[in-house]
Amino acid sequence: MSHPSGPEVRARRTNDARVPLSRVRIVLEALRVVDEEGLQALSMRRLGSELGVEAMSLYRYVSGREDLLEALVSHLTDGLRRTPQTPVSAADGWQAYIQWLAHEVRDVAHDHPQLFPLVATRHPAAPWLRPPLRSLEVVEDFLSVLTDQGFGDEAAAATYRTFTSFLVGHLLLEASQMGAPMVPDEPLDEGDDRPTSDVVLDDVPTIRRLEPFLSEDRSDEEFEVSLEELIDRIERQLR
Amino acid sequence: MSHPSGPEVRARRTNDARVPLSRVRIVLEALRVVDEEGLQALSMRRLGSELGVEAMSLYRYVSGREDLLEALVSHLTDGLRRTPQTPVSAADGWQAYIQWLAHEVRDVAHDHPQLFPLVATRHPAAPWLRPPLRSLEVVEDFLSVLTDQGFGDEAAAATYRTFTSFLVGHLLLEASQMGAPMVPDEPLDEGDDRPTSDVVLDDVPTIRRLEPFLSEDRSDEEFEVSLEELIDRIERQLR
DNA sequence: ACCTGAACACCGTTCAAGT
DNA sequence: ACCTGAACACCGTTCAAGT
Repeated sequence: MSHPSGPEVRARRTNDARVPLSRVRIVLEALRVVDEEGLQALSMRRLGSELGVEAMSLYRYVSGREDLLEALVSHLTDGLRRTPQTPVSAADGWQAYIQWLAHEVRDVAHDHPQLFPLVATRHPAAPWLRPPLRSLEVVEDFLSVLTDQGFGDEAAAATYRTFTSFLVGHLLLEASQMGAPMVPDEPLDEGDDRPTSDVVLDDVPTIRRLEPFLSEDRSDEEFEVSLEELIDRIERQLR
Repeated sequence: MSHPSGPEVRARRTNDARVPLSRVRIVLEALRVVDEEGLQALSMRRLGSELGVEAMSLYRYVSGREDLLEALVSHLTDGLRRTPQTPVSAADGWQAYIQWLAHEVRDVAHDHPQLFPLVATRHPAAPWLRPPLRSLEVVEDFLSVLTDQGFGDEAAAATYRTFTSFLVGHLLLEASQMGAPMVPDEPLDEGDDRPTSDVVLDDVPTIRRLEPFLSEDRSDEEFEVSLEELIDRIERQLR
């Protein structure tokens, strides 16, 4: 054995003075905890113990919990930009670019539903940009693709608004339905399913009758149809 | 003087054995705190002190923080139903009903942006209902208005999905922009506006040039146009 | 019946101190 | 340079005890 064994029971993990702490190591571990157990499970103390370190050590690399969340969001949106920057040939037009970007962002929302609401947060450097996409580079790409394809400045800005309203709104909804409490207080698992309020399904006959239809998950179709619809709307406005 | 004066400095407020605690009094006070200072300001201890009582007293009326939030959501959605139930004459058709309901729910979102995300939470009695509106009575009304106006069961369910996806998505977005952190960790006031990341506005010339257009708030128009667009879509699908 | 004190197991964050 | 112990001011929740 190459290392002396410590006491049988240990906290959670010990650093063993192996890999030194770093901002990226902290971000990656935090991302893992949030994706697996939700935002509310991410505490400085828990994250420290997960990294084999006391919570106070984290403050060397991150100025606080808020800064940590900021770093998580940047990590996600940086990933967006690392994918090919001209994913579609110019000949495909802005429609193809919008389709590509919409699905790219949707993938992020689906991979990290707990974190996605933070992407809808205003950017510190451009708080007037609404709705925010939390990555200025992505927004810059969007706007320059449009203006390169002949959009006027005002039309490009209007299209940005229309597109991001649609996209962020839709994804916020999808994220909230993917078990993301959207607020930290919801219990993740409430196996206990007895109705708590006094209104039960007996008082709502139509809901009851339509249950088979209502319970179908159609979010994929809804997204695709709405996106096509949106592109049509933008095309109409151009003329 | 009718009451003996206590010590000069007191906690925050004292009950003075006046109005007894009750569920509604707790809900109303909690609503006030959340609307004024955000969800993160609502703690059992804070709420207790606001009511002149120790936090533990609240547990007589509310089973915990989770139950309290549940009560807040019910309070909001009950308000929806207390407005006239047939706000538009049947002759106006489902289009008028949808317009009315959309604006009704939007008012709730605007009055309580901090709480609105909880409305997008699945209903305990009908977790399969997606997207949720958090009031089964409102959903029942919606579906019966549609079926009364000649929609088939499947078409009514599809329209429910399309409509609530649009509505909740849009309002989740608007609420997140109304200073609702959408997650409890955002600071409410960051007067400190120096850019934190290394990317500044210099690297994004198009954003910079379009700033005057991009910073316009067009959420009202965006909402109205999208809603009309949606109604058109539903009409088309009916044929 | 209604409220509270004390306690437990958690938080984020600071700072002087250890290695 | 990097990590930690101890401390502070908070949490939610429980339960036996007070009135």
